[in-house]
Amino acid sequence: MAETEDSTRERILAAAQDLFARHGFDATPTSKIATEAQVPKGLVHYYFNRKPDLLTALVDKLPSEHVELGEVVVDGDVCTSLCRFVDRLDRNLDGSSLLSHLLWREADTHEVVRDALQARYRKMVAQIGEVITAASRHRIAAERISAAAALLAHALSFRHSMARHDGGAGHGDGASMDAEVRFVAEALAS
Amino acid sequence: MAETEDSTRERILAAAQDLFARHGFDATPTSKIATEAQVPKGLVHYYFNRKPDLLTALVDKLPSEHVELGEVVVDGDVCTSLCRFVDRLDRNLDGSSLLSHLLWREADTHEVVRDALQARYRKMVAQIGEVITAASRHRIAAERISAAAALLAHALSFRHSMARHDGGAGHGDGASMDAEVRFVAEALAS
Amino acid sequence: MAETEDSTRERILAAAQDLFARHGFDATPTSKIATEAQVPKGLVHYYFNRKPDLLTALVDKLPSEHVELGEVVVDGDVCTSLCRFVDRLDRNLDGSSLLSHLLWREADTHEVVRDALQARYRKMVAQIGEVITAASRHRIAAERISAAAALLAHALSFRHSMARHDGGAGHGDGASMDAEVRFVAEALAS
Amino acid sequence: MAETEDSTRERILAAAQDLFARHGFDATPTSKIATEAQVPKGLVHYYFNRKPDLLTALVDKLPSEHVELGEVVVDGDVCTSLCRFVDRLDRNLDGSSLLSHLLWREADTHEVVRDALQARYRKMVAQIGEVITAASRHRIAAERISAAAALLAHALSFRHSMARHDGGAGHGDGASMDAEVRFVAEALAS
DNA sequence: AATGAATGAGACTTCATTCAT
DNA sequence: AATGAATGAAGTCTCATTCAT
Repeated sequence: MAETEDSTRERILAAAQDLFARHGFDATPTSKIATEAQVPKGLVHYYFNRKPDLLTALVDKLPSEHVELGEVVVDGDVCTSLCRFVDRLDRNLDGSSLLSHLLWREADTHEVVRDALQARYRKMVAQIGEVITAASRHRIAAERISAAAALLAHALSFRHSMARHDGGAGHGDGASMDAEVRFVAEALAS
Repeated sequence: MAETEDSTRERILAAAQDLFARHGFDATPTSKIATEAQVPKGLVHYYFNRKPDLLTALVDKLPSEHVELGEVVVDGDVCTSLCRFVDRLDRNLDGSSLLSHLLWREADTHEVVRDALQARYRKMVAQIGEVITAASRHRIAAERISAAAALLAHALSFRHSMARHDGGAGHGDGASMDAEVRFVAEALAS
Repeated sequence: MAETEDSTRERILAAAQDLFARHGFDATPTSKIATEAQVPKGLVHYYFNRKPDLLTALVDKLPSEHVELGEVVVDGDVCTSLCRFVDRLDRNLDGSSLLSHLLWREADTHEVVRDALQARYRKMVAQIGEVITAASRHRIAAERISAAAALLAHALSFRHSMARHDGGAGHGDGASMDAEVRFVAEALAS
Repeated sequence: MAETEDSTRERILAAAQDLFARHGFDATPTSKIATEAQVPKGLVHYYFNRKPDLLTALVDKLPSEHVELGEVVVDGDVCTSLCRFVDRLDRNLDGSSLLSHLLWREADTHEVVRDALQARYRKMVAQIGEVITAASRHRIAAERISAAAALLAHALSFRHSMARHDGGAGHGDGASMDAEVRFVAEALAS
């Protein structure tokens, strides 16, 4: 009945992601997921024993947060390097900002999700620090780097975590993010 | 008697806040709220007609986000001014970080909550801008101010929105927040 | 809606007893119990949190297995004493033979039930022994008494445990039970 | 290959018996049977079309209840004859007491099972009567024989039907069964 | 012959909400 | 004003059974 076993499973997962993002995990009945995925109700539980397993599977779908430093670092140009880094992250995240958003929301109540997101966050902070270090020609005080990394990571994560509150919080489309990145970069340069 | 009624209502609200924070809005039955508040089940709906009304009432409990500029601005010292501003905000928020946190989580699915939080966010951005302008002796480009305000507001909001993920992501406690504020202030000064 | 709160609860319990007896515990949906008791489905779980709680409540409905020795013992006449004892037990059990039967069936898988029935069984053996001792004028060897008690208790319990297999196993209506009691009594007399 | 098929079928049946005995027929999913038997799920329904067919097949596995009178009767010694008869029955039943037990439990709701067990019961009563008649040198009143047979059959069946409640009710292990048999035999002798 | 993905009816249970008192 | 019994819609999950391969 399934076109491909994989595609059926994927369709369920996609439906879950969509509905979780729109209405929240708890507010989404598995039956609605089945309907949206156009599969019989039982199949959802055939592939994902319990409802939270859908969340686990969704976590695994998060795109790699890894960015090759070499691809973004421009020697001597912290600003461009950071911009490219942010850009690359965004491209990685691609259409997954909704996914990222819904996961942040469920992080409190689902350990698996929380752990995964915290790991990603830590990696992001570390990578920003590395980009700054690699791009800058003169040494920068460790504490300044970490402050800058924290600021940018906050801004990035918050932006994703608020991805759905469009047009409301002024949380920045790409442009305003650039402005902030530039602000940080210039601060580091001085 | 009026006092008793009030305190009963408060007890229900406090229980709701606690349980919503721990398990989420949807995962918290009104009956549990009644139990935790040690009131009969019917009373919850007597005071708060529908369950979402509890959320609305919780929004109203958010402490004022308004900070008197005069109380924090130190003329000529952007850094100290911002630090005091952040400090004041934190003190306002006091024990309400859990409240703030749980509200962020429900913002997606409850318009009332979303609107309230977005208003607070915008006000925060505006106030940071005002603090910077008021404290700085020389004029700063508008775009730099708004970038700085956005950065700090992001950081602040993200911190609150993650209040529960303590000890995990290494996202700022007071100290690291200070470092970031200082970073921004110095950037503006140069 | 309930005539008396008690009577509603009782009606549910009666329906459960009836259906459990006819189809077994596992094969009886709570919804059917509600239908048979003419109450809404939710009420079953309002009174009995979980389905097995119905079984527990049923165990409590078992009539007292206690028989006053003074009421049945005829000095010097073991046979009559035992007959009256059995008769009294039967009258106690009254219409509850179905109940007793269904409980025996569920004893394996429900500890509460098993414990209650085992206790009743032990008490029955003990009481038979007491009746014999009290009714007999000459001393009887302890081992003969216990063998007699075991035989009768087996027969009694088996009869109840098979109450439903009517007309099939030849497990005795009152008459054949009398014959067996008399057999035992005469054996003891000789 | 035929051998393999057979042993596979047997493994399924053994698993079913084990699980039915432990959890009851209704509480045992066919999938668990497959798991326990280490066969793919589809195979259970391949060999046994419907779930109740497993019960039917289990009934057929009951060991013969037939005992050759010549092998147990000792002329003039009713007691020994009966003891040997009981002993032989027990040996026939061998490891099947669990099977017998679980079948008793399902007898109410499964006609096939009920009929089979009732037939066995009737045969047991008849055989006990035959043993008594054959072993006794003097004639015994028919009613006494049937009372004795009923008592012993009750005791035997009850013992099997309670096979699982070990250590609890103190109902006979082999020893106490012997005491009861002796009691009956002596009663008949007098 | 053998398999396991697929199906959908239906089981148990929870819960917001109502309402008579 | 306050209560808690009552309601029934809806949710999660299980499972016997089918069937294409």
